[in-house]
Amino acid sequence: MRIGELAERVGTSVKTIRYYDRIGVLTPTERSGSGYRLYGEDAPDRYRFVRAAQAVGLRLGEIREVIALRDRGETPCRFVAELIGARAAELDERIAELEVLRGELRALARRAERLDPRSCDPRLVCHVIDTGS
Amino acid sequence: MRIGELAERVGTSVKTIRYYDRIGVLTPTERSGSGYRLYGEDAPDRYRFVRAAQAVGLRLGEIREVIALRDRGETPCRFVAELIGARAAELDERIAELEVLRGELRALARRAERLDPRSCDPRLVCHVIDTGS
DNA sequence: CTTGACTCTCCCCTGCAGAGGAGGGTTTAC
DNA sequence: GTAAACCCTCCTCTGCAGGGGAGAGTCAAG
Repeated sequence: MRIGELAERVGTSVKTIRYYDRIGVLTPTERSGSGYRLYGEDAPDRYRFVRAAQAVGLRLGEIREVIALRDRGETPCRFVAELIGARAAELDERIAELEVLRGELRALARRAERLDPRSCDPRLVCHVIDTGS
Repeated sequence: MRIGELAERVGTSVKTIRYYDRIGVLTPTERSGSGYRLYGEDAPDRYRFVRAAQAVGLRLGEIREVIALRDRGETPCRFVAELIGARAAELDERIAELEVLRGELRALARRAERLDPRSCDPRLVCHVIDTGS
């Protein structure tokens, strides 16, 4: 099938499919004589794999490596497991950071309610945000 | 003081201060005859305000609006409180999303341990990641 | 044989917060 | 008077995942 049909079948844009070809995560099976990208029947599944991998936080560059491994005949499972582990650890860190930030925002919101705008120091921008100085 | 001294006093780069001028969050008090940016004594505090506001998740575009409000003689406290509230709500959503994702990653990691690489379907890329099809 | 839909490559644009460097003018100290 | 340090504007680049459009070639139906 050609690029337009593939895009429509999986519900994405032609631009995206071309982009995936360019970065090597979804290359066409072959090219027609006039240069059109031609995709086999497995292309929708490949596309869905890319999307599913993105959905669990893998980046397209990593997905490309997984697919390259696979195309060299290796089973990328261990590599995928490593990527997922790394992403999970990053996620833990990120969530912890955001929770700290959320705590600070809550404190700030309470402070903003308590403070009287008229008590604002004209030399500072806004007393709600503490500059530490 | 000139830009280099300000940058050194607050511990940042000259590039950053120039950028803050360009986007309007930290404009110099005046310019010298030769075009040099000249900053008053309150510049370090203004800079620290910008950084503190960034630290609680405000974007420079929003900080600019806060400062513009302030420079028009208004007290931006209510506006700041709104921004902080909005940011807190976004944060709650984001954290919830990440926690869902973390749960999925955990499940995936367990699945990857259980699965035998040799059981991989050769037509698919990797059975660890479920494409839903 | 022509029209319209489809496709190609190539290049620029987005958001965010700057970093890096070119090519030139200014100030300060010796 | 000159060398070092400082400053200016302007331009491009970063990461990530594409979007928008120009200009040209291709394919199928009527």
